[in-house]
Amino acid sequence: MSREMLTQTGEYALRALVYMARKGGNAYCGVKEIAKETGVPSNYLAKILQQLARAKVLESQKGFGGGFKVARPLEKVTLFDVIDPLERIEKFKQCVLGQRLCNDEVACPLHHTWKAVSGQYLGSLRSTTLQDVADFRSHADQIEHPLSTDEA
Amino acid sequence: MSREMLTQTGEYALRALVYMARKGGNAYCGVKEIAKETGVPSNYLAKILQQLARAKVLESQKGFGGGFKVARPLEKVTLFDVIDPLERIEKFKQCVLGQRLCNDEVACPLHHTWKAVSGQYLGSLRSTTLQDVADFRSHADQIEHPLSTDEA
DNA sequence: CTATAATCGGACAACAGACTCCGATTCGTT
DNA sequence: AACGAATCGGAGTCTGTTGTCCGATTATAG
Repeated sequence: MSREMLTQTGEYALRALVYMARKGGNAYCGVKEIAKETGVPSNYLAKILQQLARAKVLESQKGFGGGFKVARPLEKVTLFDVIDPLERIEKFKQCVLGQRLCNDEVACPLHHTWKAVSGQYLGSLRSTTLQDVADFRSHADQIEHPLSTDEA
Repeated sequence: MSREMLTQTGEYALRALVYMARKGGNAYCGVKEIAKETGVPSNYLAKILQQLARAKVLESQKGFGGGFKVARPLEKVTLFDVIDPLERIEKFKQCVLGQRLCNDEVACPLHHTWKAVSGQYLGSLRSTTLQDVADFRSHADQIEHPLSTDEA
């Protein structure tokens, strides 16, 4: 029951999809190529992408010139959509201290803190799309994303 | 390299320390008792508490009437202090997408989002003390902790 | 039709985290 | 001094995640 923000599998999925999104995404993209560019073990990546294809996030095409591509327009696919089929996100709803009764009315000592943290996390995942990621440019041209970036 | 907010081990540690804090914390407290009250496997809990004793968060006393107690005043021990010896918190500083270069100047597409989330998490851990937890009362008497608790 | 490029998917190996067992050690009580 | 209560700590088991291997399947090109 460990509360993972991101398993290895989820991280690999993000790396791959971010790569695909930034590449454009109209043509099918081979597993070998993605694996090479992202540093993810290629056989394992294949498994992950297959899962995402089953979850309708990707489309796959066998044979020559085949591979994977994003099934929907990039602005319609959030990071949550990518990670959700691969991990058990419900974990975040469970009480951190294992109390059977823990909600907004009857709360454990950490309920509110925990809810705020996981809420921000899940909120970010749900509000960030692959299009956002594809549009991103590294250096400080961040005119459209003036995030607070407060210190840890 | 999975980014865990809280491993099972960390959760057990929190449960145990919260129990001890809320109990008062002047006398030594036996592993069996804590295990029974928190539902943590007692042999495993012993291991965890030993680690925390080595990290000077707890003090242990062998023999009759022995057990564990918090080494410092409750308001001087944060949740971060409890979890830090048990998990690799540095994971949160690494780039989510595995880029070797990823900082405030040259960032990956998720750097700012990730930094905000992990910052809030670590900030909560560092600013919440065992005393806060001990003072907590379940129902809505939250005069001193009017957290926003925005929705996920 | 055949060769080739690619995913599909099952079986298995390696590893780490979670958990158990048990003997050694230490301390208080009698 | 001897007994019993309790932690200490090493070694081993179990299980799920990660990662590998390889044959089957499907599609395209020539």
